[in-house]
Amino acid sequence: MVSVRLPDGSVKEFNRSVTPLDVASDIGPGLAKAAIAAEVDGQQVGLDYALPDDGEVALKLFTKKNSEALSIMRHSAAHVMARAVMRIKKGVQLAFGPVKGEQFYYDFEVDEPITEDDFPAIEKEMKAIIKKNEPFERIERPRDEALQICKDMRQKLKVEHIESGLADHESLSFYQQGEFLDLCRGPHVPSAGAIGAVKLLFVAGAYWKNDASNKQLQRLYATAFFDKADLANYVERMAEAQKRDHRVLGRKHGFFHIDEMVGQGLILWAPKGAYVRQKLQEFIHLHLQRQGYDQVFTPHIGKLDLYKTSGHFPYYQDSQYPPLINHDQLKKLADEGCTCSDLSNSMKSGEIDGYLLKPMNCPHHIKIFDAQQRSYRDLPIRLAEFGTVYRWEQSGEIGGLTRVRGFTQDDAHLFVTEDQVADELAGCLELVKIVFAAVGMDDYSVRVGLRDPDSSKYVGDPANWDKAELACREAAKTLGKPFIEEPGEAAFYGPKIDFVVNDCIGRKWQLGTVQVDYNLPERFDLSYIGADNKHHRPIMIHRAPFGSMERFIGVLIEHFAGAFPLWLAPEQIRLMTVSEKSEDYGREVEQRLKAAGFKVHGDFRPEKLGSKIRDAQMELIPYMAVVGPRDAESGTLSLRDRVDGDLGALTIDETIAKLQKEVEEKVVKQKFANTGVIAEEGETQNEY
RNA sequence: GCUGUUGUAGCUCAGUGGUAGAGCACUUCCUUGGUAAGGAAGAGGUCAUGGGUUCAAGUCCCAUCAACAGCUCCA
Repeated sequence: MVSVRLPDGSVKEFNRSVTPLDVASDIGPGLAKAAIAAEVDGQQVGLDYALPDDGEVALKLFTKKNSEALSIMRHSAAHVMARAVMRIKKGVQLAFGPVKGEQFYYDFEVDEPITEDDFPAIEKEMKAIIKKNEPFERIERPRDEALQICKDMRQKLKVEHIESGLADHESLSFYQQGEFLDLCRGPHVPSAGAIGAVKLLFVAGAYWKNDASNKQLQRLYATAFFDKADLANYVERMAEAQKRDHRVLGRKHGFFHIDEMVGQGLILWAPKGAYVRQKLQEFIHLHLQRQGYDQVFTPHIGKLDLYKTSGHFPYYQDSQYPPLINHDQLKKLADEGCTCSDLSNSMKSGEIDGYLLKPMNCPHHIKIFDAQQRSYRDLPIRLAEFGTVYRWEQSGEIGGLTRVRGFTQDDAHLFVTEDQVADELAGCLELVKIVFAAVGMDDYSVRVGLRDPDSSKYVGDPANWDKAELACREAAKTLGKPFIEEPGEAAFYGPKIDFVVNDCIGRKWQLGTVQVDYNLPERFDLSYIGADNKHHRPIMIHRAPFGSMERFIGVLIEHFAGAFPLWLAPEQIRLMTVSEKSEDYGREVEQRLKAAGFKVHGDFRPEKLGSKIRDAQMELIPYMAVVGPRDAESGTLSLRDRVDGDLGALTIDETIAKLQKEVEEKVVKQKFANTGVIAEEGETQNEY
């Protein structure tokens, strides 16, 4: 006898072998019809799963209302998609087909590439399969037999996967749907009819087992919903999300420009974007002063030797612009008969001395620290600079402000004693929190990047790494926010605490970062004189609360959907006249607002007021100051809030006081409805 | 870097191998008005770049550059 415990606490007992479907039927025919899948003792199963004959199990039945059912259905839709593709394309080799966030995909190896032109045919075939409503049948086989089945089907990727990835599985399962049989862990919906509306999205390349050294497969992305209306809603949400894309808004509002002739990933800051950046820099500068930082400036280039010592050149050469060589050196090489390939080789091996566009600011700051003898009494030394760095990012990665080839870090390096590490880390984290709070971004996540024990890309003594990692972990705990630890995410010189946010289409970006480094001080042989009159090695903390100004502002544009709060808005007040009759008074008011420190622009065009207001609304100006004959008479202006509308007449002084207070308090007026784009979650890998 | 898609006016986009188009923005003129679009006229183009096919190419083919999406990478 088996006791089945349901989520409401009730227990049903059965004297026979039952499946989740049987239990559902026992509860009611409506539920049996609505059930999609189930969960038994925390494990997702199909409705035909055989429950144990005795003992007690916890059973949850999923219907369309459960989000679990939605992912299970999408996974089934992936099978239907693969089945449709196999009917249309010859020689299709199946790889994996998991669910990822709101989407699902299937990776194929095909003789003839799938293109978007194939979408209508594939979708049509999928709809036909769904309409036919054939069941998904689970078939379990011992490993040997399963292997043979895949060999017989000539599915070489599945064969490879069974032989390597699934070597320790004794029994494997398949799901069959008509002529389509796929190795799969499941579970699936009972039959294809449960799949509602499907839509193919795009085709992309993806490497077999996510390894770039493996062959590239074709990945077909799609989404599915139980309901047509939900699909329409999804399409709408994606379109909405695109409207707040910083690249779209950046062009529309003139925040920045990227010019082909200047170069890929090189940002030209237009006045409006530059203003926002300036305001942010002023803001953090104030906090740097409070926390005892010293400002420094360093050049954009440095000799190769510097980066050989730091390790940047040997470890990240591929992501750097090649070294700059001087004319004499180049001529000498030419006279010696150096060929292009010789030149390339000697540059790579670092034999030719040149200058590197700096990929990071730390070596320069280290040299400032090292320029004089330091006492323990001087520590901590905190050197800050908005330092611009250049990295040769792969062309396919570059885009907008979030991934660029030249960017400015709000960088600083702290040189501290062992005893000071914890306090200084706390100060750095505090700064990051201040930054996020100032702009009302609270949906960030924290990631502690640790070294990957299997990799050779890290420098230094493992004992130092252990100390640094412990310090990061302890510091992260003080944030009072859950954080994840990710091996392999550390810098080559030390572990770090990263602050990660999502962009408007759900991609994750690292903004602020705080890193603990025992290694660069060693590589540069840094020291300070301790109280014992002996040399001691300082520890470095690298930190950038914004991360990169480019990326931060890119994300910030999306966060505010282009509508900056008053303290950051590049145009704070649009002054407009009701008609040209009030122009003189308008200019007087404009001057007074400007004198009070506001960014004001006067709109004196011979347009109707409604039209001027509309323009200002569209340009997302926080406040409009309307002046007409009545205002000229009473010495007032009519203030209009972009969000709240007409606020009525105020004197100029009242206006200035009100807006200054709003700037002071850094008020964020509008909360934007989340676009509802679901950030990418880890994919559910049902294909074992 | 890889796979796929896309490059037409400042922006968003139409355009069937046969004379280059629209809306918005811009300029000028008319309108002088009180809280989200007043009216008219005008200007604006080497159809990304370079080759090729063709009597004829924005349109078809190839290459390059760039953008977008996804991989891979990201100190």
